[in-house]
Amino acid sequence: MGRSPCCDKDGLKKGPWTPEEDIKLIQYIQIHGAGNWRILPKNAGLQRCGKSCRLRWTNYLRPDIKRGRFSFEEEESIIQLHSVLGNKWSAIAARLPGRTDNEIKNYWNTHIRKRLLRNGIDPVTHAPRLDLLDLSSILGSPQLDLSNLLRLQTLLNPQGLRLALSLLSSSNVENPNILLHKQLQENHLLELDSHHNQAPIFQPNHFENVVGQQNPSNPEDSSRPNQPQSVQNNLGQLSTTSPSSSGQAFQNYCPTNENIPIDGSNFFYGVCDQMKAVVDLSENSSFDSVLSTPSASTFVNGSTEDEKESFCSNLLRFEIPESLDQLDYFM
DNA sequence: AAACAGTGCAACCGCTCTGAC
DNA sequence: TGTCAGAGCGGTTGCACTGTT
Repeated sequence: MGRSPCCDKDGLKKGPWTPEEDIKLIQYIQIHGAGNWRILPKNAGLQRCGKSCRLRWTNYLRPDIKRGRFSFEEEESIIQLHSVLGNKWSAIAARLPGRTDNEIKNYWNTHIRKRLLRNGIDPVTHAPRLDLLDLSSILGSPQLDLSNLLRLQTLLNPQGLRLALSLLSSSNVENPNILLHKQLQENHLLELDSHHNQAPIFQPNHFENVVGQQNPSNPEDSSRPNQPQSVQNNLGQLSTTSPSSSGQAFQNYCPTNENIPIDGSNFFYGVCDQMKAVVDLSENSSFDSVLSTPSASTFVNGSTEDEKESFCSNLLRFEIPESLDQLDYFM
């Protein structure tokens, strides 16, 4: 074993590639094909190590590489694939024609990861985490209303919810939502306080564990730390899992089991895309219903970057299409 | 206009895996 | 069975570009 010494030699050029070097590499590969990277630079007349040539070819010069912005569909695919595969960028890239693992990795780290964090979703586990949430952006949102916060209560730990309410009450005294603050305090938080130690606290792997309970004996579950392994291991099962069993899993996870009011404008804050993946897989639903929404139409038909950002952020809140009888899944 | 900070991405580093011998 | 080189992978760095003060 041991490291390959191919890049240790002196005299080999490093850094950005010039157009002349690109042409040499392309012409050589067009004639001789890719491979045998150690002798390739010498034969092609390049002062580069083979590894550098291989990376330049696979990440940039390959003719089947798609350049430019990631489409909405590609981005959603990346998020869903990452929730299953974790940081297996090459595996994700294999499912996105024309995109390289390096490109996907960069896009994840610079765009998607930050967006998930802003929406309070742990980018590693894809689970909701209030401690990651950008509360200031949410508290300033017109979508913040009583029903949303009541739903938050079912998912998040009570200390975090209190923090949100505290920020809310101090941010705008005139805000009509102050009423919900009082209502929540009277109806829920006091109760949570008295049962503080027993209150369900959302941890990143709770939902995964619930799903994973369908197959508790999978030996691979211990092989991928920090990854949503249970979801991965049960993907095959989920494809044949009835909606009711998925709903049962969520019911088990969501112990308050209130009659959550759901209407077309409501968002299920904090629900990770793993759940959407579960719904998709169990019911064979698609993004068509999502794309049919007005905001999606705006996105698809052309919009500003801010609008796209806003739309994607909303998606990450797991908007439940009206056409779905979600109560069948979650109640 | 200049300095500084933030962002995005190409390229590199260092490690592991795999197959030939 | 052990060793080695080639190849691949994920993480990190460096730098150009852009926005802000």
